[in-house]
Amino acid sequence: MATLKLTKNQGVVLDALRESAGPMSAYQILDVESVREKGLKAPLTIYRALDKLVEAGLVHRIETLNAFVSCDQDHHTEPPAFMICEECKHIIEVGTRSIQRTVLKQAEEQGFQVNQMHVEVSGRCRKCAN
Amino acid sequence: MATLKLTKNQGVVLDALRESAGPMSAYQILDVESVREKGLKAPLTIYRALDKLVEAGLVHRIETLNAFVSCDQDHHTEPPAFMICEECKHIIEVGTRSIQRTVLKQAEEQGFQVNQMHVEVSGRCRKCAN
DNA sequence: ATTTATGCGTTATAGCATTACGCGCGATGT
DNA sequence: ACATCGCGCGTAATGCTATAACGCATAAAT
Repeated sequence: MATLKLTKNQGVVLDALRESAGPMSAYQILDVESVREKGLKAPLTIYRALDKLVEAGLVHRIETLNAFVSCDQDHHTEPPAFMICEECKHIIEVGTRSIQRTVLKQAEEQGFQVNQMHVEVSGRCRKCAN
Repeated sequence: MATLKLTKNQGVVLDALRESAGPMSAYQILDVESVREKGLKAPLTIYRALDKLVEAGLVHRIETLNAFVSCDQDHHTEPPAFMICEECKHIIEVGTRSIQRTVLKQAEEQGFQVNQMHVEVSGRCRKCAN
């Protein structure tokens, strides 16, 4: 388990993401008042913090949106999958135990060594489905 | 079933992708000689063609690479999943019947209406694993 | 033949991400 | 304590990915 000691910048970025209802791009984070107030003003600063946070599993990158969300839960055992509401942009994080099993089997058939898995589902959340 | 009549630009872009060993970004397609020769010279021209090709299922977008591949097979029944070799960039397209079942069940539990599903796995292909 | 929809070209711009360089701080080893 | 090594940081510039806005042309529908 890696150390959880965050630097100031990493903390600022993580807080911004936690206070946000939905996913944010690096540039959106950069525009957050509390972030600018703390002196972060270049994209690279944000990306560097995000890199570490993602590596630590505290933040996830949503590939289909080129954006980031703070992690919802304690799934240190399995990678998450995301359900992304096209309307309100809310993201539900769910487990992948069973998906993972299937994927690993298919990979084995192909002689493919799995490193990382990304599962993203888009559609409408319960509230917006009406 | 949508009509399969492609315009000239769409054909040019599709051919470029089919002749490529791996995925290509829109700008890489734009740099292909046979593409430029045929007069395509603006990014938007490429993106417009790609949009239609993706819609028709002849091309897939790889979200984790911001790139595109031509479709390998006839899976008009289920969306594909992709195994992406980090080394040689080769992409293996596989079915998702069983993954889909799982995802739909999880979605239902959340009251989430699924529209689209993206599954991408990165790692090493058989050849590069050695 | 007229209407309607779709694709196209051109230009400009927006949005996302990285490269390059040098400084400074904290941890480590001696 | 001191050297040094690794890492995070700041700054500036740049590169890559994608879309907006306009008007014209051609194809399809009635």
